Amino acid sequence: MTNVLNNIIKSQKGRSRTATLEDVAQAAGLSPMTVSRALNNPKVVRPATIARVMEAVNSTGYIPNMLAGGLATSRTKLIAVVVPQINNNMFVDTVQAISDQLAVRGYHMLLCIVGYEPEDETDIVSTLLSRRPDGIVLTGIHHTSELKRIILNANIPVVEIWDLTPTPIDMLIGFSHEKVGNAIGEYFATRGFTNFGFICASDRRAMVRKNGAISVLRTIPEHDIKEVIVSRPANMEVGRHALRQLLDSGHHFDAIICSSDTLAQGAIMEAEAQGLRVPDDFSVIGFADLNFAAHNRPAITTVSVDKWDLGIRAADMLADKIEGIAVAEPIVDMGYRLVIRESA
Amino acid sequence: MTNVLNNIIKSQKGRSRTATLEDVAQAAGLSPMTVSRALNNPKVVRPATIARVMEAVNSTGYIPNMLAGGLATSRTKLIAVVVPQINNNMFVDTVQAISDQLAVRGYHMLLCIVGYEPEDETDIVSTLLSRRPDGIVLTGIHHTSELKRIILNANIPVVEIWDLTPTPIDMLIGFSHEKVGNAIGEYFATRGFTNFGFICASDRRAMVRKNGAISVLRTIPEHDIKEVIVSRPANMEVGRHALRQLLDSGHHFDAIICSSDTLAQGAIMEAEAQGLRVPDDFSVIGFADLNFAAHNRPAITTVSVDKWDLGIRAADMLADKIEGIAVAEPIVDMGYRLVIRESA
DNA sequence: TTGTAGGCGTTATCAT
DNA sequence: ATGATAACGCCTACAA
Repeated sequence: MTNVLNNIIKSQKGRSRTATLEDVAQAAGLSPMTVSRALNNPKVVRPATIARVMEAVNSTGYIPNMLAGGLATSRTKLIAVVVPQINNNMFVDTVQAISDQLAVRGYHMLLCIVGYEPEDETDIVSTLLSRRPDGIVLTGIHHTSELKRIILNANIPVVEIWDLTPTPIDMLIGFSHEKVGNAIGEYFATRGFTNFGFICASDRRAMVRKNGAISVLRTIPEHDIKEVIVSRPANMEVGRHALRQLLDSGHHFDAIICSSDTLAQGAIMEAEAQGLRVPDDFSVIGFADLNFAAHNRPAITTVSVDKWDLGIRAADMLADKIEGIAVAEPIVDMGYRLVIRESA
Repeated sequence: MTNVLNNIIKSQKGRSRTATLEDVAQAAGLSPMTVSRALNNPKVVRPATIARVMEAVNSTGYIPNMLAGGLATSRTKLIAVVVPQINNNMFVDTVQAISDQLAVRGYHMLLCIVGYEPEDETDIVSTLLSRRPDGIVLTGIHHTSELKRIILNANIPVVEIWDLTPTPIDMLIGFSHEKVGNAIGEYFATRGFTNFGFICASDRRAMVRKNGAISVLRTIPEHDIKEVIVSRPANMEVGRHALRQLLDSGHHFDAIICSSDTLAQGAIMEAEAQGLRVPDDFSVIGFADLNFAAHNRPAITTVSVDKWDLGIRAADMLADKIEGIAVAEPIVDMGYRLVIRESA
């Protein structure tokens, strides 16, 4: 049984040690190289030999050492994933999708949560690279030139996600935040709205969406625009507070444009707490189509992006490139969908 | 400059290769061992030498290879974290807290999202161990005996989180789901409620909370209890649907007990959609004190656990044990707090 | 304070 | 189909 042989291994050196290929080879009466082949390239090994190896693997409790394997092959089956946050609902679906699909493809995920500062990202990615990941996922397209230099030097596939540019570091899958903003602006502009309140998180992409909307809204004669920029995290409480600020400003609003559904949900809550009705007194629009948006009361009008599919495809793009499979579309625009529900 | 030396490295072998300690040593006119010491144990190296090393590191663009380092030292500065899900709001704070604190302590996080099946967990942890992590975080206390055997054999520190038992694999930080359930039951029992509807996710811990509540509620004379077990994911939509099922059953309810705030929020939404008022027509209680619970309308009565602190402390327990610092409390009961707000 | 030799566990490569 | 040898890049242990 397992324990018997484990004990032998332990007693040889006088203390605990995990089984190695050598141990398995000894148990099977084979060379380490043959065991390695039986495990990694079974089709060149005789079936009977494979059986012997498997038995020895079980009896020794052998677990391969991927540090040694990676060192020898320069392939680690490791993907580093870098995101600014996961507890704001925005990226968590994408991260879980990436994780799931990487697992399907036989990779592990090294997850790093770095916040929104490009300098922090640079330092952290640098240490991440010391794990020699086979590929890396970065959120967004704004990185320090130092970071780009480091990554290029490491010479591994990269996928940037959640934004769009014609000049990614390597591969890219995302959508245009500016166009999302434009679409929101046009929705209101073509419906005769004139007075707008923005509740916008202070991160760069949220700002781009906001400015995209504003650039359209400015074309409306006699428009009025009032902004509240909120510090992260953009949770429901912050949304409620921001709406209060807008209402206290004395402006009148036709529509409140929020940089996320969470803020929108908060704004709606606060409106109703103050005896106002959405969309009767004013409209509210969010972003991201988070899982509660469709089921809120009122259901939240928003811009939807396929966060899950984005993650799946990002993982596949990386795995494909790593494995030498040509990536047909190295730059993917996922697009977005304006989803009109009750709140606007 | 960087590129010059990088090019030298490249041309030596005719193709791209990342700089090694050897390259840095050559550039600095030192031995690899001295470079290694300058980087990892600077206090035993002359300051002038360190300066030379740093210059060479910069000029070569050297990034240490932790595969090689880990192989040599058997320490990887890697922690494997295993959770069932992250996109249900329950674990995401804890995971982010673990990630943050591990970063502070100089560790990277290998994150694995395994679902709720113990067998899947076993296989996945087994492959995870091939990375030779310095420690591992497991969610919950129910694992296959095979898993326990494998982990014990690997001989690394383990922290189980988010549950409580006197007999953890190694260390543990969490809380008693049964007692959480008891507390909920007592809250209603002492207030004269008699008719209960449960909306409960089908995972094991949610069930334990439910049964903990029921065991108390059964002591109420003429109680009536009706359950709906919902399939994952336990999102707002599912909560709405489940409440509809309860109402359609024709039972009358004083209180709806939900296994998460998300389900509770859905139940409240659905109630109001049907013209019912919470808590006037019936009370609703959730679990976890998710970030929206306090700011919902009505604010959601719930049981709060300090998810963030739990993660911080789990990371510290692991790092301490790995680094030979005695862990004063290897079994930590985080407790819970019944937070009475408006919905119940 | 710095350098040398050897080994960590695996796989590529070249035999047999 | 299987085996022997030499890396992979770093660090421990010992030597100078």
